[in-house]
Amino acid sequence: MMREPLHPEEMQTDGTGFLPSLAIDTVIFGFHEGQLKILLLEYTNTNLLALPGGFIQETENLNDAARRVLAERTSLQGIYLEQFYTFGDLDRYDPTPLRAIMSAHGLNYSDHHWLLRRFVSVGYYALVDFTKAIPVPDLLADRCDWYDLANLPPLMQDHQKIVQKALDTLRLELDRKLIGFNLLSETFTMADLQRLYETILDQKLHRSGFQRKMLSLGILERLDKQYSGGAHKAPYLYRFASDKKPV
Amino acid sequence: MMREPLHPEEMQTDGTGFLPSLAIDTVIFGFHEGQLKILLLEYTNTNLLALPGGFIQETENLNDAARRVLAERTSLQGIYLEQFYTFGDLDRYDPTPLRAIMSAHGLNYSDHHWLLRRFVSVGYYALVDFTKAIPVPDLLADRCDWYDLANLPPLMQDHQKIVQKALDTLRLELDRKLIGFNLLSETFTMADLQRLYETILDQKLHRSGFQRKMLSLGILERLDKQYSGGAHKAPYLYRFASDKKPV
DNA sequence: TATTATTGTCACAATTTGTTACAATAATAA
DNA sequence: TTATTATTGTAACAAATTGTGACAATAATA
Repeated sequence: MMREPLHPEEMQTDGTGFLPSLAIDTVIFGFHEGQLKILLLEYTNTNLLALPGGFIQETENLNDAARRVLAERTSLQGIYLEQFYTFGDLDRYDPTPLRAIMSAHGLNYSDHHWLLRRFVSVGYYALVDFTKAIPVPDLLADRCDWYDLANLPPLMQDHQKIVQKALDTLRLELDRKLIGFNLLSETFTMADLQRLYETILDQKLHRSGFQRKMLSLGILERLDKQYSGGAHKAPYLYRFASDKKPV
Repeated sequence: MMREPLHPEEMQTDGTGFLPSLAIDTVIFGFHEGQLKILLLEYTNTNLLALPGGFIQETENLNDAARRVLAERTSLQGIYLEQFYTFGDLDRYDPTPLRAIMSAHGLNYSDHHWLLRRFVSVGYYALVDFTKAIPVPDLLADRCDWYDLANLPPLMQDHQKIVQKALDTLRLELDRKLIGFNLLSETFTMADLQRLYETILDQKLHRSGFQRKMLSLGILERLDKQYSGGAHKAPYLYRFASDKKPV
């Protein structure tokens, strides 16, 4: 399995300084206009879309490597990040797409290039405030953009499977880990929060029960009202009160 | 991070045939006489206890490698096995204990021996029927035995941390994945099952509510009564009805 | 000032969970 | 044979949680 981002310095060395055989893939979730989105890279002169990824430096903790990859891709620090599964099937190993990417950049490589060997990849998912994350393509990629999770294009290798597993994990941990709040901006209305939950779970929730449940968590701080200009009662804004976060 | 089991063929080669930098550790749970137990290896001429582990062959799926390690250690096939976390901290890397093990076997090694490099380890937990698993020490270990989880001796490296994370995962998934049944023998009484749940969760449960909940799952098949010789009503035996298992 | 859409909250029902109670019943003792 | 003992299966009720609908409050607009 080959990996992204393919920094030129990685491609032109023999892999020295990085742990061999091991990579990281990150599924970076955002939420905008009622849609769950993830960050994907598109490589120059190929039609290949891939998850942002990278390698682990020999002097770096695994989780720190994931944090570094995330920061390089979103320009954000201190983001919610969770390891969720490690993918190590043999059928991940298909050097074809990576050869295409390397060729497209006019890079020399032999069939024994370290990037063309089999890789096991540790999957992480991240939750970011869509309005604050600034996607940054790496040097081999044309673009780094948000894509609707509900309407994903074909992805490189087993990345579709990785995304699905990330989403499954997200749903399972939605209540247990207060995931929702990491995908919204600093302040939000109860309706915002409910729309997010409904999108993640892909099911309608009852407004009354949802509000009662969220308030009963005791982690929301009520702020001023939000006068949206609509012909209706103005909703309160809320903020996630980290000091009230349960242990 | 060094790994177990250390098959001689692994120690005397240059690591060819295995994925470098990557290892597997398995936390094998059993339940006997009201105690949760795990399998540990004790190495010859050292006082080191370690989790059963191994490496991934280049031609082998990651999960299959875990399955192979488990089979080699317990002589059991088709065991419940779940990947739960991948451990990649730098402070795992401490070649001292492995040097001791290699020395104890009179093996030659240089400081650049592949086993002395840093390893990232994928953690799996397994649930086995204590009465059927036959622990098998590998060729470098003196013994492979069950130890009470509640009273573990010091373990090699970060294996204590791995065990704790496995137990945390076990508790979280106890209801969701019907874990309990994999730790009991083919048939069991409701009291057996409750004792297991109480041990895993480390808390008392109400007998009546527990029975109602288990029966409501619709996955238990009631068999004959068990005449235990005690001066009291005989309990029914139950069996896990796999055909009734929910999707 | 009436209308409209949405919000915050209450009220009640339905369901689930917590707890107690009690009859049934193996084995043993009287 | 019969009483005693410990444990079991289940019913009964209470408490807590969740599901659902209703309604007054209220910004903006007509």
